[in-house]
Amino acid sequence: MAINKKEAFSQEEQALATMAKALAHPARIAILKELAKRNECICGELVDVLPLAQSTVSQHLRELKEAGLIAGTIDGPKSCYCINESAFRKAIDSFSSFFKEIETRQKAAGCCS
Amino acid sequence: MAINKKEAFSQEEQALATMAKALAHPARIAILKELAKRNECICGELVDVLPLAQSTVSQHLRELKEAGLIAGTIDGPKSCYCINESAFRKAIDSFSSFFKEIETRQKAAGCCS
DNA sequence: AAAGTATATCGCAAATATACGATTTAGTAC
DNA sequence: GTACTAAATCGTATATTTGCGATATACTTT
Repeated sequence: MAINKKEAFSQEEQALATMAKALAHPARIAILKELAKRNECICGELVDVLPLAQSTVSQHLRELKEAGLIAGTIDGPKSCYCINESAFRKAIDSFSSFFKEIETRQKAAGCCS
Repeated sequence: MAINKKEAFSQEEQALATMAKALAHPARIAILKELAKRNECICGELVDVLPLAQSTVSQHLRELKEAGLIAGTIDGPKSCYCINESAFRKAIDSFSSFFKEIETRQKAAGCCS
C-alpha cells in the first residue's frame, strides 16, 4: 500500500499541488520573503535569520530550487540564490486561476456553509 | 532531533504554510474543484470521481476540514461537504498578499535569474 | 601547498503523510 | 428489532519530510 497515486490526477492538479507543497513550510515562506527583500542573497545570511541549522536551510533551499521557484548560482565559495521570476509568476498564475475557478463556480448558494 | 520548529516562525508564515499544505496534494485540489462545481456534494460521489478508496477520500476531506477550507454537515446517513467561502477567501487573501509582497520587492534587478 | 570559509551532501532519527482494507458508527428502511 | 447504506475511524505498511551533526566539496587566502 501507500503507493503514490499522484500520477492518477491531471497535470494541472499535480503542478498546482507541487507548488503548494513548496510553500507548505514556514521556513520556505520566510526564505522567499527574505530573498525578495534582498534580491541577492547567500545561504549564510539566511542561516543567521532563520532558526534552523545550516544543513536544514540548505535542504529547504534545494526544495525550493527543485520546485523551480528559486535559482542558484555558484559565486566563488558562496552561493547566490534568488527568486526565479518567471517560474514564480507562473506559479502565481496557477494559483490565481485555481482560486478564480473555485470562486466563480461557488457563486450559487451553498448547502451547509 | 526532527522536533517541529514551525512554531519558531511568525503566525502569518505558519498560517500561509498551513493553507499551502492543505493544497499540497492533487486529490485535495480535485476535491475542492468538484465541491465548487456541484456546490453540494456527498463523499460517495467524490469516491466515484477520484481514483482513491473511500477511506482515503475521507482522510483528505478531514484534512481540508481541519484546515478550515471546507465545512461538513451530517445529512441523514450521508454527509454534505461544501467549501467554506469565508475561510477560502481569507486563504486567497493570504496568498495574494504574499505574492504581492514578493513581486513588489522583486522589482529591482535580480543577480542570477 | 596549507588553512580557512561557505555551502552541499550524507547518514541517521523522528515525525508526518499517504493509502488501503477492515471495522465502527449513524442513520434509514423494512 | 434487523438489514441496509454511507461515511468515519482504526490499524497498519510504506513513503516522505523535517531536522541535525558530521563530512565532503569547492573556492579563497596566505
